[in-house]
Amino acid sequence: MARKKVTSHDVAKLAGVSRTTVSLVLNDVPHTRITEGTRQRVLDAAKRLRYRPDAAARSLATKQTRTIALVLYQSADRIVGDAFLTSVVRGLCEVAQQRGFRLLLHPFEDVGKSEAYISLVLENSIDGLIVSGPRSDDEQLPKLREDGFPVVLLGQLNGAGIHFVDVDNAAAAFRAVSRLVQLGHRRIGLITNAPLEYTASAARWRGYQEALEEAGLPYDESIVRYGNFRAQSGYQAMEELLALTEPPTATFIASDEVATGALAALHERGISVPDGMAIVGFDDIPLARYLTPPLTTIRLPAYDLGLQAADMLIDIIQGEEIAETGVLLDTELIIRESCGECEPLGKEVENH
Amino acid sequence: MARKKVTSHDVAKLAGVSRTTVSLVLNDVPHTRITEGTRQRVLDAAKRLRYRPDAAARSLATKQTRTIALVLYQSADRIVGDAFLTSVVRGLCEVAQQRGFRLLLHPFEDVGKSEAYISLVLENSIDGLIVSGPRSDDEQLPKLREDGFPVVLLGQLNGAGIHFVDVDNAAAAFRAVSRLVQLGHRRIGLITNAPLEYTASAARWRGYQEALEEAGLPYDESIVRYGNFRAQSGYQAMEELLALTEPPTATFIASDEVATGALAALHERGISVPDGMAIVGFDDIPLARYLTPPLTTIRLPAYDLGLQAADMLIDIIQGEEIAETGVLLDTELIIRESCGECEPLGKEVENH
DNA sequence: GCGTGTTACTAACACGCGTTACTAAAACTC
DNA sequence: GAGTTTTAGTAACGCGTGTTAGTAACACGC
Repeated sequence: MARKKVTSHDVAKLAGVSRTTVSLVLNDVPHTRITEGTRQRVLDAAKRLRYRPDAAARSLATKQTRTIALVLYQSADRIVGDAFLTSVVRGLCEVAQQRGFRLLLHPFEDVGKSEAYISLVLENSIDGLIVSGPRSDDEQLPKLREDGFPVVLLGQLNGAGIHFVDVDNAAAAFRAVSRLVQLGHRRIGLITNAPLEYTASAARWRGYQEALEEAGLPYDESIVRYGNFRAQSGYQAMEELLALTEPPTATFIASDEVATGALAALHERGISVPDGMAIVGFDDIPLARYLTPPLTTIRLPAYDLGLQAADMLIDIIQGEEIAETGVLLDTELIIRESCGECEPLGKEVENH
Repeated sequence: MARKKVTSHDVAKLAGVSRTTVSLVLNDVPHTRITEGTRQRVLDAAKRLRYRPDAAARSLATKQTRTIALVLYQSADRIVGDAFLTSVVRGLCEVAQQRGFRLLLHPFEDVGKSEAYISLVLENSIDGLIVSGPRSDDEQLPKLREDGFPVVLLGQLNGAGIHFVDVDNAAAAFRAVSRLVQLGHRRIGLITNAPLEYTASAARWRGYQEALEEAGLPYDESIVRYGNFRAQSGYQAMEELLALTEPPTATFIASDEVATGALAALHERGISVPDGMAIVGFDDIPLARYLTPPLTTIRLPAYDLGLQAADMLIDIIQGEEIAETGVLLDTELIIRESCGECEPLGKEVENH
């Protein structure tokens, strides 16, 4: 580095005041009367020297890092597969930057290595934590909660009493399946987005059951399959359903990515969608509209999810009282051709 | 927080030594002989108290943060659209964690606001910087280079002499287009992934031209269109090409996402792929294999890209000499049905 | 017994900031 | 004009580390 580090001492010297005054002026400390003249002198000097307070020194003195971490508590597969996650991250960043916070990214794959993100807390590297895809077998999380460390979940964990932001997965699935019921289907299959250990996956499964129940349809285990985030799993699951002696006439697939694989299997067998098999997906990934046929699906407020999570976390950090411990965001059923009774492609407004 | 912060002072007291000794032992300082007995006493005490050195204090003393930042120098659209980016990030995280570094995420949309990431440097929040999608009109980057601040580009910037890791976009595009030539096409269109201001986009465009030249085919501006990362732009571009009196018989589309939009336009007009129009994409997004028809495309070593970038950056930070200022990683042409002469879908091995 | 190393540690300072307690000067009160 | 309050600013400490300079204690050679 050619340029030496500029310290508040340099600013003080240039402005002809003490270092204390510099700090008071630059931090806008209330209940401190300082002449407009010296105030300006300090500001000018700071600007001229391009002074920026050293982050480490400031953290050490204030006990605040102005940094939050996003912990991705999930497998590598999921990180790749989830296009939706990038939108969430965008939302997080937006809020974080706006409120003057940094965002640290900490994915980890090994479930046993939850120690890893704890070190962020123990070393005082962060002020708060957002945990995406929490597992119920994580023992560190409740401890953090006890210690009063600010944590917000993206997703839910039953009974832990930790703040969270989530989507109403069950309600969304309910709506998707009900749509198929309305269209006259009586035998509706299910391919989940992931194993049921993932709470979101279980919730969508529950919504599927509830919709069947409300319609007076039986829950039939034989037309239920379990995906694992990836298209490949949808391809295989659909092949299995098609091999049944009595395949469903419609399938709710709780992930667009997985649904894409299923569509490929259907095309291969020459089965038309929606006539031979109606499909409703989940997530509304950007490509959903451009698949063949365009996919009816549930649109998630991914960006808002990130926005609210970051907002809530920073509120907690700054000691503001939070009204509700959790927030459930609404979803939207986007109707396209894959379930029948669609609107033509051209009409849909482009936005995301 | 229920638990009070544990400091090295506490450890020293419990072990019955001075704070200095604690520091020497825990940091494994060489040329310092310390009795095995006291060494163990210190280690035990540290473990028993769950001592972790405070990150801020350590940074202040050592002038090192053990943190690197990923700056995403690109529009919001791109962040959403680029599934490929999540793989890169995975690679980055992998290396960073392994070598004991943190990863800070800093996307920004406004090109004018390059000041934003500079503050990370001025505040000494990071030891190094990875810049994805650099723009030639960024004036801050050369300054950093002059100051000797560690920077690695994901992508290239001509003449700046900054370390970089990239893919050989031109060569990849060349290979893709040559394939179409081999298949007998004489009129091959181009839809770019993005405007030509993006260096990667320009390189792919150049590869397209070179392949035509080598084949003795003319470059015809009228069958070239410019995408903008999104599927929508591909949809529209393909519509325009199809409206020509003499449309191409094949099109190289420099982004799978954009290609997906183009495929939708083709389906709508009932044009079969590859018979009515052959398509080669770029990126090999996870869904490429499951589109209709499965997409012939260029596979990028996204994960490796992130891996190498992080590795190179940390090498630089730690003062190791770097042999080459830049690394170009190889790509792979993945042949599927969308260009003709495919292998059947089932055979392809699943991996990513 | 005196100088010279060597061993095994420690006292004290620096890093750059925020902040509390204090002061000298000016302004008011009566 | 002596006492009291207000104003405008500063000296000095603490945050928790890493690190340099230094020091007792002891062994050794002659």
